[in-house]
Amino acid sequence: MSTAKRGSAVTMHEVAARAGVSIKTVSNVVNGYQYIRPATKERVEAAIADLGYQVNISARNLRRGRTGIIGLAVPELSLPYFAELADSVIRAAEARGLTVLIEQTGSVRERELDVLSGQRRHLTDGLIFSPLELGPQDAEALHVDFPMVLLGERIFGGPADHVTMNNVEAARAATQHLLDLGRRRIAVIGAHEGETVGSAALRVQGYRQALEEAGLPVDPALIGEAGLWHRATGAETMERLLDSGVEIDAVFGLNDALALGALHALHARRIDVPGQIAVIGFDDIEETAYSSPTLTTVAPGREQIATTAVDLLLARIEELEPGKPFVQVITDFEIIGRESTLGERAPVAAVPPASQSA
Amino acid sequence: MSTAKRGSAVTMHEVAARAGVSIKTVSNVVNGYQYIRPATKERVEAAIADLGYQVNISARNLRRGRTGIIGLAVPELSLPYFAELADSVIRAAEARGLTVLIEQTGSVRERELDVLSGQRRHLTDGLIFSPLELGPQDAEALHVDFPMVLLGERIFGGPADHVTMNNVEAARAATQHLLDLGRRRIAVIGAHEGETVGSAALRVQGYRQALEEAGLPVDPALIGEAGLWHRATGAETMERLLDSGVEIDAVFGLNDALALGALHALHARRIDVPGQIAVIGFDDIEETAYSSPTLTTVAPGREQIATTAVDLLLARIEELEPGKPFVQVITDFEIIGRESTLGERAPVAAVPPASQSA
DNA sequence: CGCGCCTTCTACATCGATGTAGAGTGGCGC
DNA sequence: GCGCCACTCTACATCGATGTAGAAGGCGCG
Repeated sequence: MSTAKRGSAVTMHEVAARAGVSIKTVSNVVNGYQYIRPATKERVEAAIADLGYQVNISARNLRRGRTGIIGLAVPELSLPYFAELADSVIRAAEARGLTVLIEQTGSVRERELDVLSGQRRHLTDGLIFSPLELGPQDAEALHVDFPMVLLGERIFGGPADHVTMNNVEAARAATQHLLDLGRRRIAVIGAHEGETVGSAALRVQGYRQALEEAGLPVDPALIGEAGLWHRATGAETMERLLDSGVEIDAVFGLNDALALGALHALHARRIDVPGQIAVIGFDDIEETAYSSPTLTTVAPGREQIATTAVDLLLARIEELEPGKPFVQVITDFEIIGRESTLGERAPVAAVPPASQSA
Repeated sequence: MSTAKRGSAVTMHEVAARAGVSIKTVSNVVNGYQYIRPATKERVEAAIADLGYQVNISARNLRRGRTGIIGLAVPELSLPYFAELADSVIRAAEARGLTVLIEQTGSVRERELDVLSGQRRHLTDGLIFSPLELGPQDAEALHVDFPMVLLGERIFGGPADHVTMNNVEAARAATQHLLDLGRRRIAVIGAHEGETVGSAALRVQGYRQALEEAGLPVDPALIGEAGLWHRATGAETMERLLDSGVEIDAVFGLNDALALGALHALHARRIDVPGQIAVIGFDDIEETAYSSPTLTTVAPGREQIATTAVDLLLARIEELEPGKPFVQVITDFEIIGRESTLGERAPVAAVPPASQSA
């Protein structure tokens, strides 16, 4: 280590010249080729250290036809669920020697389509894509010629590997949790009227199933529409439901942001949670363990989703099994009971899940 | 559009063959070179569309020596502040034709150093780096030979452009806000004992200044240490302070996560906010507008930080002014008053109380 | 008419690495 | 002594684009 830090310059040629070998030998050393005399290897390594040489990734990419980068397309990082998902994907990718390039679609249909055809695909070896707007009608556009793994529940049987959770079942369990606590007038926040695909539709379906199994009617007045699943819309929808005068003793927010928004609206009106109204969310973002009250929610197995997606993508990239039919992986979920449904007796988390830092 | 979607194959050679021109002419068309006969241009463009040709970025990168990618190194995306910052940086970069590659350092010193020397630097044209562990003693390592912009307040006068806010002043204003409300026993959460650089030190310094200007003593018992600025540590520190029996009528969380954790702990103990204790945070993450109560905080001008950083980096990359001395940009801040200090009269994103059911 | 200039396009070298083919050495079995 | 294999290394072509130099044709100007 001495002449290092020269920036652009140093190439294999210079290393080769200094070590007195051919450039291919340098390449072989760098890539751990087996048949190299120890003495030669040492000389090359010394030259590399001396010159501060680093492989030029662009050149390697060109030659190898791979970049070692995978794309991750999500709506927005400012939505905690996607930020936490991105965190997990980055960790999983890193563990496998991959780098992640994030693209934000802003839940805009056109931008979601761009992702599928964009320039960027040449920068990456594959894509993990979580669409919010595209649906089965876009099957054609999804028929891309590069490795892709889809996340979420908007597209089933599509032309790609797919990782998702059992939304219907999870929503049923969430609703059942409220029913088990004796709640009977359970409102939903975040429904998308008329939609038949996507998280909203599936979760509402699970909600209906639970009610029906319990022999309870499904009251349309309890189903609150909310296009965007943000805190703000959750609060607005909660208020609309309250203003409507309909009787409510529990709320199922179809994601945590909506539920937290609802919590906010309830707090503003001095309505006791869970005394008067119990609230459950969906996603288990870190914030739910720290809201007041803490929020009961459905944990979708974020880590599992991330590692599974990266593994599937990597398998496609490496074509371990060419022509392997597309698979669909359903991940596990779990109900995390907290104060917003169980009251003060709920175990209040003192420490956040996962996320290890020193 | 017809034969498209072939994946790997199509190169300029094929386009050139189809259009009956040289490959350089195709390149010229793609790059908007001026002197091309309209008829030729059309033929080439038709061929490009026909074959679904897309430039191979790796090849272009190799030739041009630039990748169009900038790195963004942050501690963790699961920390809302950094997720929102990443969101802003991605948007700003996109507007300038750049792509962002995110690297998580997990606030681990070694990983922060890796970022400065790692392989990845060859993938990117420059780096926006927000260190949490490195400090002035690492000036040597920061002396990198690629364009870099530093964020945050750990390093001043370092060998790079630097974007930061006026932490001392902002913390002074936050403390003043509490003083203006008549609070006199203001606790701090998130101090780092013994540190003289970094957000913690600077914000505590601002806190001290405000107290001193008001002629109040600085009581060490009110200064709560918290290494990690997470919700969990905020809650723990709050509890420790409460248990200590020291008199407290306000809390200054050195970031929002700490303040939200404190809010959580106060709620658990049924302590009224702001009735008994007022709370102010720092960062203005989205969550603060929806917590219960909503959290007063200091908005650091995230968008401004992001766009400034990207602009500075781009200027370095393009070497518009070679040898230009490193600049330091101080961004604006603003106190956002909400319920946690102002009480119910604070403008809440809600609606006046109305009829309530069951 | 000759010269230079503008326009349009092409041929070729080049960016920095890796794959392929093969040269050269030495050891081993028969 | 011959053939074969294992080891070690090299020369060269190649990935797909872009920069350079210059050719070819047409036009204006003195």
